[in-house]
Amino acid sequence: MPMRDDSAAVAETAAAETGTRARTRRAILDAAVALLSTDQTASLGDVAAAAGVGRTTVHRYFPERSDLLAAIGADILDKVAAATERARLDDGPASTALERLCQEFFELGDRLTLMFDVPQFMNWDGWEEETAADAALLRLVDRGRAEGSLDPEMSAEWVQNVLWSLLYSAWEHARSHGAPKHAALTLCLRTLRKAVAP
Amino acid sequence: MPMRDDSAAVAETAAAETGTRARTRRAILDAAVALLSTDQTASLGDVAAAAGVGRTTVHRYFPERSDLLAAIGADILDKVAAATERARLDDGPASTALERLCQEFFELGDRLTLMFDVPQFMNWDGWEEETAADAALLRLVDRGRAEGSLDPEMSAEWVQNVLWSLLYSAWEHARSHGAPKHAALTLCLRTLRKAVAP
DNA sequence: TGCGAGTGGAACATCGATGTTCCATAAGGG
DNA sequence: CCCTTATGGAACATCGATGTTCCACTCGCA
Repeated sequence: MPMRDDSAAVAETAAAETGTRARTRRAILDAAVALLSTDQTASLGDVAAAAGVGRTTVHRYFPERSDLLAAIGADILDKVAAATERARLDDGPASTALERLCQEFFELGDRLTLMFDVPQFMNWDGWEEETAADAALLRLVDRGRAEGSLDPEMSAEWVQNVLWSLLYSAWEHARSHGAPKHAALTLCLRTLRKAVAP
Repeated sequence: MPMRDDSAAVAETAAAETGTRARTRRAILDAAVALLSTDQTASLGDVAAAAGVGRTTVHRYFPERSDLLAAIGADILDKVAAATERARLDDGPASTALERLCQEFFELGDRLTLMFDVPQFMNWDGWEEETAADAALLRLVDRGRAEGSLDPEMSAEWVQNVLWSLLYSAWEHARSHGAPKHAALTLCLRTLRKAVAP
């Protein structure tokens, strides 16, 4: 007899759920990210197995597949927001701040490639609405163009696209060419720096 | 109605199909590319409808879904090879040749995004084996690094990754931001040029 | 330690995609 | 013009993923 997670609904965003529930939820979420980033067609049964829980339990937390994907999406948005804050986009030259952001985003790891690889995410509703993180990045680029530390020919949207693409490339480079992650990040940063320089 | 396609198709299977068969086959292939590039989960029924043929006919040409995907993959490889030849990678400065290649690849259009978006293709066997086009690109980059027209810090594989990523970004930029294709290409070329410059 | 929340697994119903067969019909080339 | 070839559509079988229900079990917390 499920308590109809009113508590969970409330706690969903910030508050801490019951220790057990929160832990299970995270386990499923993390396993799903790890698994889906290597095999986008993985079934819920696979996710359950990877998370070390029963398929029934997965359905208990995420009634439908779309619920799971939405939760992953929300989780990613959270982490993107956190990374953006850590990058302190308003401090120092815009070009330097952009590199800090790139480094922070790089740490998102699997979640990064997931956004590109899983069809569901490319067309997701969640990206539509301009997030605070998006706005901050666009502001940063505009500032950089005004300052003269970023290429004035490139729109903020284009810089954003390039940033994400290079991050994807870096992870792909590490994954398929077996390059160490730090080397991939270095290449990524170097390429980005030159690409957006005036 | 490019002559090139017919000769390529002939060369492909070494068996000249009748005009009707070849035309139907191309219709299915092209419709599949166009459809799958916008909806990776499209069913064979959808593909058939988009191609203006019956579902039965699709199965007649491609018994299994995987056969269709393999055919698309082979078709893409053909077009990549053709584009690479047209770019004359051995002529002139390496950086210029790379830009020519970028322009040629840009013309691949939907097929470009398909390779990234459709899971099946990212892990496909077909990419594994080093194609002549791959080899030519790698040679080009090495030449450029030796000449001093390309960044010596960047491996040929990385440049290749960046090239494809920027192309994907350009198409995505055109698609979602409604930018005209020529503008997207210009941005792409500018970004690539700066990124790989020494 | 005992109660209840949380869990696992089996069994079942459903659904859409896939693949196959068959036949009537349209199309196209000789 | 006729006959081969190609096609469309209906009907059917199959399969895997999904979602649901039920019950026994266990683990954590009071």
